[in-house]
Amino acid sequence: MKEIKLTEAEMKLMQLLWDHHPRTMTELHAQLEPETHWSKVTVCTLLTRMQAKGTITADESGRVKRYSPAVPKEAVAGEQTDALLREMYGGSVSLLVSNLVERGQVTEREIEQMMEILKQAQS
Amino acid sequence: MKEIKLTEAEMKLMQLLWDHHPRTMTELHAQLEPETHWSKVTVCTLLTRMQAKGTITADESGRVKRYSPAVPKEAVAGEQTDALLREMYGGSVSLLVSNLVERGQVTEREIEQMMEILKQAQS
DNA sequence: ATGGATATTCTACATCTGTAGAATATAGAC
DNA sequence: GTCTATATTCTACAGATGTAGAATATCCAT
Repeated sequence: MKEIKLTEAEMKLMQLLWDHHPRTMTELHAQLEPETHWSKVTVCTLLTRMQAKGTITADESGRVKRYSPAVPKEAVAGEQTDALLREMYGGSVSLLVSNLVERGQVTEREIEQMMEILKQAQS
Repeated sequence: MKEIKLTEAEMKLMQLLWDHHPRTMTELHAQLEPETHWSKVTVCTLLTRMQAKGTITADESGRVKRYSPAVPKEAVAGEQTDALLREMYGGSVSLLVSNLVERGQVTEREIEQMMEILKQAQS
């Protein structure tokens, strides 16, 4: 249960891998290039480091390596959500929600969905 | 409207300053020492760097410097919340909430409070 | 003015992050 | 078997971050 902490660059790679995997360096590079302008070597380096850290795994059996996430997105989402809640909202989800609502970040539709979820959750 | 990004060490300092300010290096050091074991000099260095970055301000008129946050907690909370929502939940608050509920991170009391908030928000 | 206590600055250094060139390995084309 | 295209590794380097010793400045008591 080691702390999973991703840097900004790593997060970009992870997002792609979570979205769909396994993927090769070349595929990842192609996706990222327009936005990041990273060279292929840069992508390679990042992938190697991430593999070393255990964030992703690589299938090295074929002609080229194929990478996959070593940790599910939900796990990272959960950790980050808990941390945000703890650090910024004193652990209160309702406070988080109320802040979002106040800042107009929540649509009518989202509100309805949340109420549905909460109703279900009520024992 | 520059991006506010705090490192882990900076976050610890900011939390104390948000909680109550202005505060001196010595006061901050006293609060943090038990947890971090940082030396006074380390705290000084961090504060100086944060001031340089514009994260905090310092009242230098007196015998010792007195530091205060240069950015309100709410602003940082908002930015981080939006980022989390975007990166981890595809922008959907209800998905975030449903994940928390599923993982049993939300008390009965919190559920009621949220419903109250949402009801209010419904136009 | 002198000395001692404390605060602040300078300097330093290891590690992590972002970024990539140069060197090398490898598979497929001929 | 040799060549070529492409993938991977090695090496490198600048800037950010965590951490702090040494040097210095400052204020108070005497």
